[in-house]
Amino acid sequence: MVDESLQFAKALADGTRQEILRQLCCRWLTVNALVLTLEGQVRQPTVSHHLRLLEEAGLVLVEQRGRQRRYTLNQERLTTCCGELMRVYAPDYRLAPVPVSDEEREEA
Amino acid sequence: MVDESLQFAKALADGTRQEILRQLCCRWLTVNALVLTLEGQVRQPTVSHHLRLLEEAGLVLVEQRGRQRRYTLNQERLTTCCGELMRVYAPDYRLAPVPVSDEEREEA
DNA sequence: TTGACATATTGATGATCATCAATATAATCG
DNA sequence: CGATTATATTGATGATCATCAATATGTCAA
Repeated sequence: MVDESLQFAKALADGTRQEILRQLCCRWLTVNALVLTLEGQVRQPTVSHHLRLLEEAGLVLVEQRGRQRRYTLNQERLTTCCGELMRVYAPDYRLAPVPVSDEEREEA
Repeated sequence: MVDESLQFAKALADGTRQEILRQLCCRWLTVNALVLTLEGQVRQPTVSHHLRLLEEAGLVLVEQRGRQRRYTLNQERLTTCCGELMRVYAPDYRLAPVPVSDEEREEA
C-alpha cells in the first residue's frame, strides 16, 4: 500500500483486530493461545487472517518457534504511525514520545 | 459508538476522508469549496456524507455562516485520539502533546 | 412569497471486507 | 515413512460501506 497512514488506520478499523492488539500488548502469544484468549469470539482462520493484515501493517512482530508462531504488538511502529498522523493532521501540536522508565512501568 | 479508538480509526480508514482532512487542516472551507479542491474526485453528496462521519467522530468543527457551513479539522481531538491509542497500545512510550508556539509555527 | 443557492438526506448499486468450514502447508515426533 | 500438531490459505457468504443521482431541507434576497 502506498499511503502508510491509510494502512495504519485500516488496520485499526476493526474491533476484533483492536482486541487482538490488546491481547498482544506487552506479551508474546501463539496463534492458538490468542484464539483461546478471545474466548470463542472468532475461529482460528479468522485470527490468522487478522494477524496477516496486522503484520503487513507492521503492527505486530512474529517469531517462529518450532511449529508455533509467536506474535506481539510492535509498540514502536504504533508510536511512529501516531506520530505521522499528528505530523500531518495536527501540525500545531507536538508529539514527544519518551520511553517510560522501568520504575514508572511497574507503578502502572 | 462505544469505543472511541475504534470510531477514530474507522473515520481515518478511507482515502477520501483523509484527503478531506488534509484539505481542512489549518483552514475553514465550505462544502462546495471542499468539493472543488477535490477536483472531480467525488460529488457533493459524498463529501457531505464523509463530513457527517468526521463530525460524529469529532474530527471536524462546523460553523454555520449564512447559508453556508464551514468546516475545519479539529487538531485537538486528533491529538487526543492519538494519545489514547498510544496509552492503550504503546504503554512503554509516553505521548507529550505540546502546542507549538507561534514563532515556531512560522519557521515551518 | 418566489426564486436561487448551499448543503443534507434518501435509496440504489457495486466494492470491500469479516467470517467461517474445509483444506493445504509446514514442522515435529515415532 | 506416517501421524500429530500448529498455522495458513481457499472459496463462499453475508455485512458494511463508498459512491452516485435524485430529491429534500434550509437560508437568503428581492
